[in-house]
Amino acid sequence: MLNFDYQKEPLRDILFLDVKSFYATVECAARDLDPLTTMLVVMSTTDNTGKGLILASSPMAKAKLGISNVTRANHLPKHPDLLQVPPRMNLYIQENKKFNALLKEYVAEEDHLIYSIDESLIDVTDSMKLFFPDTGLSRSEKRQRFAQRIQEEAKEKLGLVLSVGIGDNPLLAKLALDNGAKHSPIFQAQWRYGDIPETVWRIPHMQDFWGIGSSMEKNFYRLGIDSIYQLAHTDSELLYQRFGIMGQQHYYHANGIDRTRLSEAAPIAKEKSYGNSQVLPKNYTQAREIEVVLGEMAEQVAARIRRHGCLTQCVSLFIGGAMGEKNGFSHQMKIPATDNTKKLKAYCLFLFRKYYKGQVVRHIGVSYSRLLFTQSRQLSLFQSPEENEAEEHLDQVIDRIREKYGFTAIIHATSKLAGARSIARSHLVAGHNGGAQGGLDGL
DNA sequence: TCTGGGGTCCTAGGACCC
DNA sequence: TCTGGGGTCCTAGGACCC
Repeated sequence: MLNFDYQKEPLRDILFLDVKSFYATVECAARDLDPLTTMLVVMSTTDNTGKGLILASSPMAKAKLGISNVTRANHLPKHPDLLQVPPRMNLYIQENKKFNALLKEYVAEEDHLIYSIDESLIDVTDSMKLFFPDTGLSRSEKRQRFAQRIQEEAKEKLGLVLSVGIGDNPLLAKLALDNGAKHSPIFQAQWRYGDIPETVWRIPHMQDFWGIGSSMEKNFYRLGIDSIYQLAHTDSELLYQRFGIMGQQHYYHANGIDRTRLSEAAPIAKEKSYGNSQVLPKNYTQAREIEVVLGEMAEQVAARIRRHGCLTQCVSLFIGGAMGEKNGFSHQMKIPATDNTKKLKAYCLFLFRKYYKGQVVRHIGVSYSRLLFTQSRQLSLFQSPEENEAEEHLDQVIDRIREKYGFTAIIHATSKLAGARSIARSHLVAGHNGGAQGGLDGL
């Protein structure tokens, strides 16, 4: 039984594209290996745990050895032909730019949304008329041809294999991608409003549905809901009472409803926050040691916001305790807009000293939000303009030297202290090895 | 089984104002 | 003086995604 009149829902031609085994494919291409027949895994081994995490595996490694992206390095099957390579995040960022440039040949800027480093979605409703003028093909066939054309071009020009979810709206395209295209022989699946009973409602596990994780799955079980079909047929008022607007959202999604218009979706918003976090290689018990790491992180994130040309007005600190302990905390404070390292470091330390109660620490995070993307600075009332300029100048000089010669070109004496982390982490991009392409620490 | 890292969004509850 | 009531802003924490 249908709950909605789908005739009244927006009908767009959406393609949700995913680069298959992106990192692994790039690594194969860089070695002149066939990404479809080579067994290769990209393994991140930061020194935190010494164990490493599989970030990506080639299709053959998945098929023959059963490796998935949640496999831990210590459970990696041994096989003489299995290549293990470290990540090169900077290289992947370059390849991602090429991929998105290719998509721009097919759609206008506003009809393209970058979803992640290996996923993009495009609204081809308008450009389909251009690329596939009236040829007697049905709308569904045109979409498939369109998707195929992009798949072929990506393969030919960039050596990338794409999975494409096709849908009447972005949600259906995403669900088709995750639950259909990735397992299809041609790496395509199309889900339309009329297919919802046979597709959306038959997704076998609730967690395979976009937006439902383990926690919501349990919540739904408790209400006796154990399938997307049931969710779609639960009283939306009840869901609203129990779970607020998220509950209602799940109800709409379970019915395949998504009224997002890509070109009207928020003007590709700038980042709302920049942050770094790390699990420490061991438990830290000395406040002094923790403060050294915290200072380093405060500084690195400060350099990041400067590189992006913005000021922060809110500093957040996260402290996670040792495993099994629930004594971590997170606190934030509003501050006058700044990108000044010395000040930001002081705010972070202030937060830490205010709330730290001597517990064992294993996880630290620093993030700056309420960003102001502007060139103009607000001068502090309590600091002379000259003093301010001098510090700013120093920060810029340090940033430039680091961009040119790497993070370790200039370091604080404290970074040589026991427990310091910045030297070990200087080559990381999004927490993983950046490779040889330069040492910027963020995306 | 056991700590990856970088993000976003939502909610409840408290503070404060009129 | 005796718990109004509406509104806004802020914070901590949870949940989810790639």
